[in-house]
Amino acid sequence: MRVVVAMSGGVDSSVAAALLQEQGHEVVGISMQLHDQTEGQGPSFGRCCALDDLHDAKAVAARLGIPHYVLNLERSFAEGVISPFVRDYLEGRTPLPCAHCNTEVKFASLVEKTRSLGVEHVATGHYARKDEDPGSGRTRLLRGRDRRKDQSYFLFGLTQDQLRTALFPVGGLEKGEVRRLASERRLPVADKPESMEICFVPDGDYAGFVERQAPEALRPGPIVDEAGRVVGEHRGVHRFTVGQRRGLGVTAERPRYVLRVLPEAATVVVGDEDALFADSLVARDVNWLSVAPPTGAIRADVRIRYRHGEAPATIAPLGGGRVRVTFDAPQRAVTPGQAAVFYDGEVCLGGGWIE
RNA sequence: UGGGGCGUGGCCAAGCGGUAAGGCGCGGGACUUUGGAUCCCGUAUUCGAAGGUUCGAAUCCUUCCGCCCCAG
Repeated sequence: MRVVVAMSGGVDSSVAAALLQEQGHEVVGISMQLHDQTEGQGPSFGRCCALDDLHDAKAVAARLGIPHYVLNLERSFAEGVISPFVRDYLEGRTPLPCAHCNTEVKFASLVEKTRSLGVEHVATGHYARKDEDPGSGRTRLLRGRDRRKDQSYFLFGLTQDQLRTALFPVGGLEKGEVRRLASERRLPVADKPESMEICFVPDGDYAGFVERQAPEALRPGPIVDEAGRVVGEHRGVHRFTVGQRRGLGVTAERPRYVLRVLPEAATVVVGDEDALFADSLVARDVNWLSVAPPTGAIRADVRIRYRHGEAPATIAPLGGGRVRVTFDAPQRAVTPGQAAVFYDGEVCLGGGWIE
């Protein structure tokens, strides 16, 4: 069958393309032009959507002898990823751009734009797997076999339809195997480093990025303790995230951590680490992906950030697409804007956005 | 030249006779398809200066230097 592979220029999607080709599929490589990183300031050096990566993807495609196209999805990326990113920071949340990118860009716009090619499946280099629930007939999202690299967290927002279209050729492999397969096949990206940081903020200065996009972010305000005493000042709430310790410029006997960000009052509340622990949270816009929406409370393991060993909890529907997640043991730094993703063993049930 | 307080690493700061906490910041490392997140490691042979007491002082005494506050 005919398969499109979203090629980022990294090892994972490159190996994905190679494996599909070896399985006898008709593979078309597509790279997404997502963001003009130059912003009129010369060449860029970002990771997942920079020119270098486009060249790498093209080189891999040439090596494999598959066609390769570049699709301009800048508008979709700007609307689906960058604007929510900026808005989240302005409104005191901490964004999770990779999750939006997957749902809005990779599995929405890309699928739509390639439909005319008569494509049945879109493959990516994600460390995730899927299967079919024999009972319900639903396609289920599963963790990647390599627990250390599992990326199902970023995919919780897919629709059934998108998941059915998706292929994850490296999801059943360990990272080391992927590297080995890449070098065996002499793929030019075999030794390319892991991607880090936000792809559209290659210099890591995400605060500066927000300020360029939304100058109103530069709104100074007080840093206060839990009793309301002013203990410092800041240049804008977008520079803070719950649990943050560094960069506060506040001196105290013990380290101070950001407990809350109050955008209306332009106020950042800090306190002891103990105060960071919460035993429940509310998530909105919940997407039940692998199972039908439950009618009553269920038990699940919940992840509240990408690098979080999930915690056992009870999930109770609140109506209106919201749920309350109550942990068996309090969790550190529950952060609005991040995703709460629910697991039952290997199955990623779905997830929602922390309020 | 009446009274009181204070001078500890770049900054904030504990210690008040037993051989320099902690925080901020900074540097390095680990981790990583979100987050100035988290996690490690490092960061004053020395406590404003000089003498003295003591087995031993940043801690006690003396003098000097420099700040600050209340009075005049």
